[in-house]
Amino acid sequence: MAEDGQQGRRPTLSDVARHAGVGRGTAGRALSGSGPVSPRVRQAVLRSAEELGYRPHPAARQLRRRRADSVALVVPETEDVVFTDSFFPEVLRAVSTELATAGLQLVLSIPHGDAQREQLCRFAADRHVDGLLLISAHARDPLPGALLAAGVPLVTAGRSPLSGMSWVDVDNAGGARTAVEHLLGRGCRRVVTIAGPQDMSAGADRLAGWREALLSAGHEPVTAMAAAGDFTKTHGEQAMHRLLARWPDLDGVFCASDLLAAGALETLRAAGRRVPDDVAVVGFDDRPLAQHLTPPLTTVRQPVGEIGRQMTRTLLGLIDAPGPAEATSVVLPTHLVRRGSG
Amino acid sequence: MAEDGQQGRRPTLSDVARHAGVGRGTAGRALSGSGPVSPRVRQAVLRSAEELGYRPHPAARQLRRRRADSVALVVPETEDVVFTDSFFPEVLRAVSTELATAGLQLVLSIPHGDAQREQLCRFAADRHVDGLLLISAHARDPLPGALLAAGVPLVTAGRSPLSGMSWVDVDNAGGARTAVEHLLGRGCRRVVTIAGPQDMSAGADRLAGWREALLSAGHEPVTAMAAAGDFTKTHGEQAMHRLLARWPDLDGVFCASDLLAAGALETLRAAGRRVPDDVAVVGFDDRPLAQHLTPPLTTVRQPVGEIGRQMTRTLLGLIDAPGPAEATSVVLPTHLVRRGSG
DNA sequence: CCGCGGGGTGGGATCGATCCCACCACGGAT
DNA sequence: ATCCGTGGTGGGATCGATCCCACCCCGCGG
Repeated sequence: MAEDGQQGRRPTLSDVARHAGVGRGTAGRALSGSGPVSPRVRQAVLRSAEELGYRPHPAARQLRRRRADSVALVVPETEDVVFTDSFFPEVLRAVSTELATAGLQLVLSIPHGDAQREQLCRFAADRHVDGLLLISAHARDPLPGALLAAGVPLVTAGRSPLSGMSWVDVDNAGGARTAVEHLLGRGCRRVVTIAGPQDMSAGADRLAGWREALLSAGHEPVTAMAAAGDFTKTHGEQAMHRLLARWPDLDGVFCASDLLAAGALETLRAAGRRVPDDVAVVGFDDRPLAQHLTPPLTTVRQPVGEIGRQMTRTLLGLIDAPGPAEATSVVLPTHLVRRGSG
Repeated sequence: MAEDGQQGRRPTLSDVARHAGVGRGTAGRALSGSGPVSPRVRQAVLRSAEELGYRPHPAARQLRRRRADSVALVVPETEDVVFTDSFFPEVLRAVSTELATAGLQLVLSIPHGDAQREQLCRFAADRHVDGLLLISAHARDPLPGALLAAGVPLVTAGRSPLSGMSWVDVDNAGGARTAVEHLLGRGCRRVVTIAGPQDMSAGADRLAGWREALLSAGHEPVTAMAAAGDFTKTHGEQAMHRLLARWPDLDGVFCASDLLAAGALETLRAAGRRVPDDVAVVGFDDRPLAQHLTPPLTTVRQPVGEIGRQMTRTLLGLIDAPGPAEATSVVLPTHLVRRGSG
């Protein structure tokens, strides 16, 4: 058997070098472009690599370069929200596209419990991924801080109070203001809100935007509107019930999510209020659900795919930065989608 | 500076060995349990590893063992369905959990275009992942065949006609039969169907189940029911429209997906048919959407999380199998969820 | 008393790409 | 003619874990 062509084995850099009649070092330089190589030799090496179908072995490269060529997308299992709407798949798709064009692998991590969270931190600290994308909306979650402390490039979805943290968020307050201004513009006199959880920045910012819009229009915000709830439909139903009991004259509702709005619509229907004639309703998110409600929901759309894209670009920037890069933050615009409900 | 304790560097196996006063080989054997080690020495090594916080370097291990300790979940970008419903996140969550307990990483791949598909095949053939989980519903998709040919352990979601392919599917035909029997049982005399795409096994099987149930109950299936459509709401609306025009006396509709049912409900409402009094409607999937429709949708639920779990277990079985393992297939049960529509 | 087997051990070789240094040849400058 | 510098080149060393072989010691049987 010939000593040169060992079949059934992936071609290695040495194989390429031998086939091209040059040394390993030269072949490596030609392929990576990291040093001087004469044009003739470069061509020969590139052709040999092509012929043999050479592809560098990731593990070997990682071992030597101390670079993983991969990024982890981290989604704590406690983020139920993320799993029940279309937010996550859309972000994922955008992240995947961006990473693929940069030639990086996407590792998905859904840590369960403290043990796995710690494991993840060590994994990150040991640089087995080049960076992290983190989806964690709850303010109390210790994970963002822990990962930040690990010193790995890190970007979160949603603004973070932690100093040194890079993040990408949508303009929740601005979107809420737009929604309320829209309701006022169509003639509503008493605009209430069904707020989301206040330990998530999205929930808090949407509530703040509602209040600001009312104040600057000269209205007095109604204060008690079930702020402690979550983003679910059930909470929307119950909150709407309480609101109707307390302010029977309400004629506009800004809901901090589409699911809340779905619940509100149901309660309004049960109460015999016509939407949008008696009460106008605006939601937030523009999930697929919104267009299937009766009537179709007017809502504030957030550019979900763009969140993923911007997060990835920001992270790649941090990774490529030579020294300890400074934190970046991006705020993406939202806009109102008018349908039948308000 | 002491030559032993180099700070700021991850501890390596050599460090552990030195710290325990033994050779590298012994330390390795003690930690992996792959050879004879005296109990005393084993204890010393384990304690040293613990003290130093030793964790083996994945890249080095991969390089040597020719094992990636990771599995890829592949979702062709053409699978729009997957991204617009809650199917994907739920599968993902289950897969992640199963893999984590087995100590494997999850790599997510969403190949765009032919170039990336080929790249993925090479990636798999070169064994840079230990196995693949594939979500690809379209019969014409060449990717399953290509990956199967790569000789890597592979499991698909949904049954596959390819010989040698392992898969996990739900009982689509059985679920459809149950739905139709339910409609007949509540008194429907003319049960039509809005079928899904026939180039997906799920679409074809649900149609087949509908036909079987009608035949075995002595009814004659209505043949032309817009079989060429997709799973979308728009198609549901249009198909329902055509069905009403052709069979004005229809009193039961089996829809091959919840989205189709959403469209059907809208058309029925517009046509002045009451649901479920005039026409009973049953969907398939039991997405979150189903309970927010008016009326809430009676539908066939599929155990989505279980699909992910079974796929992962099957794959791990294939990976651990010594030789070329034979193909496995799993069919999971479905069941009817009764709500307001039928 | 010597040889032999096996539990236990240490360290060389290996995986494949990359870093780095030594070296060679050639053109221009002194 | 001699010397230097630079574009080009080859291959040793390295990353860290694992495989494998040689070796050492002990107890036992011949």
